[in-house]
Amino acid sequence: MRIEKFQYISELKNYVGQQVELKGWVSTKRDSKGLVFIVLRDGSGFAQCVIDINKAGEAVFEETKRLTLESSLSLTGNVVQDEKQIGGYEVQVATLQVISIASEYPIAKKEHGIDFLIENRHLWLRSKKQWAIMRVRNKIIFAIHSYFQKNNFLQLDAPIFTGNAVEGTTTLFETDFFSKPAYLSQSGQLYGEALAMAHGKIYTFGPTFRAEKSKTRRHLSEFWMIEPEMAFYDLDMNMELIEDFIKNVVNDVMADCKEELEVLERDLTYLQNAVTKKFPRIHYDDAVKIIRGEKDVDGKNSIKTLEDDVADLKTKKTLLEKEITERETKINSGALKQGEINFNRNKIDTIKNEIKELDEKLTNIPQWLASAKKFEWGGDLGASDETILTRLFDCPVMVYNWPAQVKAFYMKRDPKDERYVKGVDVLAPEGYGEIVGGAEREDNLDFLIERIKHEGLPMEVFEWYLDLRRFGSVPHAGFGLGLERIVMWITGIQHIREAIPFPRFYGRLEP
RNA sequence: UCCUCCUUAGCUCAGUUGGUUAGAGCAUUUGACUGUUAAUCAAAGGGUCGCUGGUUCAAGUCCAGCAGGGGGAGCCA
Repeated sequence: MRIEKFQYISELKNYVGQQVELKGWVSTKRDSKGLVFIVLRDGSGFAQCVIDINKAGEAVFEETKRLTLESSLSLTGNVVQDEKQIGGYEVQVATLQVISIASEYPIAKKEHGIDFLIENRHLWLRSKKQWAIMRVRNKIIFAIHSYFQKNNFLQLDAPIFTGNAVEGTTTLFETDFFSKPAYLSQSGQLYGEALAMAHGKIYTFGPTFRAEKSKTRRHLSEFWMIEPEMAFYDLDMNMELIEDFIKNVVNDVMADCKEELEVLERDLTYLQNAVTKKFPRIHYDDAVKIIRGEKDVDGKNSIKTLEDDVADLKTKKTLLEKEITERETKINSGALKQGEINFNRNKIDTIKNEIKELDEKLTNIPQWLASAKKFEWGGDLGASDETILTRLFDCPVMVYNWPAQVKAFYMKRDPKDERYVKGVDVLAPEGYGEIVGGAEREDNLDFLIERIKHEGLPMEVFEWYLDLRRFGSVPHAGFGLGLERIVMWITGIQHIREAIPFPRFYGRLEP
């Protein structure tokens, strides 16, 4: 049922040559003597609306001139096709009604620092790029649900309050649960296993909490995780499912979010590869050799590639520095108009920021290289090791069979070699790193008890979990997908904080 | 917790070896101009230079401590 009597910008294509009524906010505004150009946004999209004093009349024109950025209004007008415009359509305004005049809007077109933007997150969400990211996030969520629903999974949720840590490694948020200490869930995994024993194939989709004081661009204190769990699945089936699942999600986004990806200026090559190419499956031992530079991939050596990257970055930096000098000479020559001087100053500002980014990389990469060269078998891959490894591939890669000592107690040990557990991590390309962690679960009661003891975890809180092995234990497997991580990779953004509407991380509780 | 960088106008930044009344662009306001798409012109308002203490005739600039922030490590999705 259609409730609104007005139209949305996304529907303009159906109304060419006709009158529409739009309601929205002023995104940008440019004045002329007898003309005002407004880019209106209404949530569904952006469209330029032109107020011509000769067509709309003086009263409407005067009203229009009062409008400030982000003022709200409704208008009626005729839709014309105009290839030059965003979205391809323009509205020639006949009548206009101001709903509310906005105060001075803090977010300008000029670049802002991340801290200022996060401080104004409630407003930042209105800008075009953020609008696109949130729409992609929505599509990813929908694609996840539709994939699992189509494949006969049930969505069933795990509790958020829990009595104890699942893995015993990470710091948890402690809360008060009727005078008893309780922790905010860091994973629904164990509950997922119980649900899989009841329903065969299930997935949980909920918030998870980690109290680590992380200050990186890929960590949040509160994030959303999708955790499927399947009875009668082994590691190979798990990996097959993960790959098919990711391919479907990426494919859905590429099909339905063309405009958003364009707004984000996303390079689609790697996303397309993720749909069409088979994900390489790399044994942990091989991953170690590749990271150390002892084994090449398609003739490419990890250490050498990174060293080449450093050289490239240095060249880029010199070029940018040269550009700054050139622009400064131009400005000082006195031959430029005021406007051109401003333009060049702005450019210099942005170039300086780019150089800062390059400098950060240039200080980090040598450290990463040093740690990669002395990487020892048995360790977990650090974020930098993931970057080094994925740098050699052009689609997501799966690293499987991990040393037992670095993985959680519930992972099934490999019967062929007990040093390993049947875990798998999926690493996204382009430096994004781990987006999925999964495993076949330990289904042997005695082994499981032994592992819990070995980790020094309190046995009593796992009694219900052990029941799953006492009453009809079966091979089963599952994985966890970090929603914001995959949003980050698909949209190509540099900060996980932009991948969620209101990010929560160390030091940030508002807005 | 550790390493590293940063904190000057509403925003993004400059401020030279310490030296009179602290600068620019954007944004805002006023006026002129203009089918515009981050490059028109002119003028105006706007700052106890993160906080505390020290060195000095003199501190935005040097030193120490504290606070806040960016990036990275660890931990992980």
